[in-house]
Amino acid sequence: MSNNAMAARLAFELVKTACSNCNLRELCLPIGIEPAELKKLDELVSTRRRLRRGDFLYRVGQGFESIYAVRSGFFKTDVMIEDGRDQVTGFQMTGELLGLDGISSEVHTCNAIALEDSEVCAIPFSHLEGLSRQIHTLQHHFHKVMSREIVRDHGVMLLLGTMRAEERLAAFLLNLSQRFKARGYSPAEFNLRMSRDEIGSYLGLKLETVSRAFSRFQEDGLLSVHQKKIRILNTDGLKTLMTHQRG
Amino acid sequence: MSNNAMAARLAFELVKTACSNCNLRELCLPIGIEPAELKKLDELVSTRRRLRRGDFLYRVGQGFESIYAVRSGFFKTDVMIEDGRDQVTGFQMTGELLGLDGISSEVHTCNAIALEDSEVCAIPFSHLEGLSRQIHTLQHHFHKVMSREIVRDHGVMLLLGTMRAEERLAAFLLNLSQRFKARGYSPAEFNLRMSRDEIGSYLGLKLETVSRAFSRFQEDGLLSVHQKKIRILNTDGLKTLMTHQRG
DNA sequence: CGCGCTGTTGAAACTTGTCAAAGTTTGTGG
DNA sequence: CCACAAACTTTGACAAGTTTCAACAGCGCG
Repeated sequence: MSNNAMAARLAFELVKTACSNCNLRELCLPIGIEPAELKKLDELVSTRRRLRRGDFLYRVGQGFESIYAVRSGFFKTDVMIEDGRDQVTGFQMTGELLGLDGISSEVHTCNAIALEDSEVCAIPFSHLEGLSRQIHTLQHHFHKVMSREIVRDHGVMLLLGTMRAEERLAAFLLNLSQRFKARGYSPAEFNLRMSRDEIGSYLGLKLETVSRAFSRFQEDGLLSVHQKKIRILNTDGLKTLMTHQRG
Repeated sequence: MSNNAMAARLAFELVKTACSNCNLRELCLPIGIEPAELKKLDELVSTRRRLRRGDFLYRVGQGFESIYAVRSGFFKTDVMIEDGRDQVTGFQMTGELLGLDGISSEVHTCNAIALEDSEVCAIPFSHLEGLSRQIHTLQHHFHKVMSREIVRDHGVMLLLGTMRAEERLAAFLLNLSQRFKARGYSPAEFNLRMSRDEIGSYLGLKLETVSRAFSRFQEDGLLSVHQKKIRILNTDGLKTLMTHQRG
């Protein structure tokens, strides 16, 4: 075997566990793609990358090359303005994509930080564009993913613009619950990976307000809270609280 | 000429004013596309549509078929939750796209309403996907447009999550100013197309708060305000106000 | 075992929302 | 073209919700 061939073989070994036999493919990009096309998709993922808790996946200003699919772990993204104010724009879990913000200007516009030890698949964007010119389903699915992100952002805008503190936290918990459920975990009991401060930043609240809302929910029997361990005791109560308040 | 040929000829006449000689192409999708490819693009725009002030371009729940480019006029988009609360998610002006939210679920997730008499180009989405498989630049540009929308939404989230009322209004006015400027209009003097209530909804404030902020800006010599007619007297003042307040 | 970080709780201050009234502009129909 | 109604805006006073500041508790790590 020539050196080149060996390198190629090696590269193949490295990625051969990619999409086609990844147990996440129902959540990630390959959704709904034909088995035959799935093979092509394997070329797509160039590298895996492991991150420790606290590591940056990418930073504001860094050149954009790839989008990332979370294979395991938990991330947050945040943005900043000059004066130092910042805000968490999202929390990403298994199967969700990171980096879509970088496409517009070829530079990342937010930071992505691992909230626990995590692993991601790096998908070189030019490669993804190339492949989606060949595979309609992939193209369409990618467009849907981007659009879903826009719709999600609109939901957050609604939350930030119209809801009060407790409604925001209820909405947040219900959203998390539902995403855990979609991944086969308990929707009623889970561990928060983020601090009160990070929740507050995401919800446009101060950490004290978040803490008070947690206490209130506990008093009202909606939740049991032990530090980051949450158990939802009354889902409907949370839903009612989220919507039915004020006019 | 056969009937068919005549029909084709007629169809061509109807659309021949499309992209290739539209004076907006620097702002709209065709940006950076080769003249040769521009011809293909002309097929893209299936119809123009005129709307009167107050008309809906599309509504929540309506099936998604096309995205729209604003040719002239001014729009708002808004979302609702069950309990009746709603929020304006954006204002769109000439050259900007509408409808990206509909891709994810094949159904529109917000309302798009004309704030003045307007005209849009309808771009059938399946057609756009087809063409962007052929024209790399179009594909890439479209991805950038979607990504830019995500980045914009993050900016709004930052505004809603971290800024106080006057900062929000300052940011809003500076943003409008800059967009008017980009279209060749005066950045210092313009007419608001939306009501105080709509501004408030977008900024997560009550209309009274918006009104008070306007009055305050006027007292401070930053603006002159006569109903919807705004003149910015001190851009730097607005910028300082937007960022430099609180920690 | 103690130090530091994160979270909780309380009281006061501040910002924005709510309610109400009056002024202004726009649109419609006579 | 005027008059009147409807819609929108401004302003004030007060209420409510959230932040700020401060103190303290709990947990985890070295």
